[in-house]
Amino acid sequence: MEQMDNITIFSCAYLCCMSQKVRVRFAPSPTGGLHLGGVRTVLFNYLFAKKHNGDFIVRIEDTDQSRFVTGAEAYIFDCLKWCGLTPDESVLHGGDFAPYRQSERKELYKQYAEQLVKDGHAYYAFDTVAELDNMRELLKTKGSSSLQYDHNVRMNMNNSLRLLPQETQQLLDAGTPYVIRIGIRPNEFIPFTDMIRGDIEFDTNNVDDKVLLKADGMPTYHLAVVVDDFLMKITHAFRGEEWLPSAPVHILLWKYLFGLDKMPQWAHLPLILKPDGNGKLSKRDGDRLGFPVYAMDWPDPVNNEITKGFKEIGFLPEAFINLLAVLGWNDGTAQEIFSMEELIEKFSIEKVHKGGAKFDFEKAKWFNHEWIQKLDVNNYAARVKAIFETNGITINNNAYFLKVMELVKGRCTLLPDFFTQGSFFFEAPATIDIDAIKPKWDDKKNMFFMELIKAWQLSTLWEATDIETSFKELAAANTLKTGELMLPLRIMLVGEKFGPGVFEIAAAIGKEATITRIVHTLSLLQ
RNA sequence: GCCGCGUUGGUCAAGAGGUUAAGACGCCUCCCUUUCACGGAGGAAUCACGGGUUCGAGUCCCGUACGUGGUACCA
Repeated sequence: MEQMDNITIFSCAYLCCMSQKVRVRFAPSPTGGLHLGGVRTVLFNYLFAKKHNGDFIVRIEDTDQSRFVTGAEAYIFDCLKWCGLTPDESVLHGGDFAPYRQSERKELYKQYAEQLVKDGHAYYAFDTVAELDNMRELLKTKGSSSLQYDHNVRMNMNNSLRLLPQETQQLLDAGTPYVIRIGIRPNEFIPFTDMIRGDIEFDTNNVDDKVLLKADGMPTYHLAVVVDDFLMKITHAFRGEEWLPSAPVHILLWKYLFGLDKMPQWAHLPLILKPDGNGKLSKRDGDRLGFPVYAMDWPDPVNNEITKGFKEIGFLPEAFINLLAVLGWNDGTAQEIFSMEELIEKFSIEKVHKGGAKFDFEKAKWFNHEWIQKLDVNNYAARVKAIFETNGITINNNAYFLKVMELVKGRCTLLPDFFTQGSFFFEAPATIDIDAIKPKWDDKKNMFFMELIKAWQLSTLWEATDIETSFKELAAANTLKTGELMLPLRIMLVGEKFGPGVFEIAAAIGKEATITRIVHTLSLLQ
């Protein structure tokens, strides 16, 4: 009964915000490749928006000029495109709330920061980097439990709280570099409800006076995210769990600037962790363990090093989206394979986990294998064809190519597997595993294959069943066991012990190629 | 250190006080396949620990441990 009530109350709070159009945003910083976790954040934003017929906005948070990386922004949009996550509004897609790049909104933030100072919620701070270092050093030697710039230390610092108004004005007039810091009042509790974690409460005694406006006039994330979420009418804010500790700052900012009733509902997503060891999954783990962490290849513009992406190693976007969706979420049933449409229909924020999940590349590959089977080969034939071409095989006969794909797709996990599993359909194997034949090879078998060549040269029928029949009849006539002959035949056609049914292969590559390959191997056996 | 968040097999996970504690990946065995896969049938393996509350706890409460995040004029 009590639970029912909670659910009811929760749903009401939920619906109140629903009365306006749902608007969510993904707010990446253009600092490098797009990480798995980043894509999942986009995905959850997107699914939530689409489920509620809302808008999905992409806002570029490029307020840290020192970390700006050329090409990173375009790359992010390329990744979104590949994933099929199309924004409704963005730098690229336009929209009524432009500009969507924070660097172009610079002037906007300053007035809000000034307003906060005027209202007594923020103050100017003139401390230099060295002074801040000294402060922390001092706190450390004093054995203080916190090294933060907060109510305990701010009256010892060089800021407008301690300075006389005219002193502050003098510094300002003299063009002294300054930042604006939020003034957190001690002994208050900031409660809020997270859509995933439920009720959370922070004690302001543990919250520091975060910088809102930097000396270069740019806002920090804290100010920018609040101002833009308000201006862009964001209703639900999804972000990684790493933001949870700074949530009280944002809530206070909302309270001071726009009112808590306008604040979006927060959802702090669990982290994606390293498969082994501990910690957040990083690009380095991918390099170390041999799997990608980025959605697409990221060529570092500084050192030209390419970090591998899921796309390039042969993932299907459908599989990539699928595996990300179920990393930290499930619909409560045993279903694991979901299309984007199903995800939109079934996604629910309440079913997102609280705890982080270790990334498992083996499972990730399984999703790709499943999607290769599920999708019509036409969906990815062009990509596979490109793989063949970079490996020196040009495809002229598309129908034949599709047929081969169909024949081998069951044994493919990543797209390049089509090449390793299917190249012999297009050209004779470069090497023949002779050692797999030799031990049991004898004159009788040799004779059999000579006769086989003659028989097949004369035959007019070349379907897999015809080939099998004639093969078996000839084997019987020579009192040989079919089983002892099929492996040699396979090696002759494929080069190794793998692939679809050997008679299907013979049928596919054609009579001439089949005979040529047998002759070639026979010559090697001499 | 301090603060926050978390913790069901090796991994992802279902689980809303009463279940033989689902399912998936991976691993092992067998079947199918005269190859390799797919597929099918089995198997090993789990509620971090300690206290409560309750007739009954994986589920609720407290503590501990462990993990993780934050503690920047980075996001």
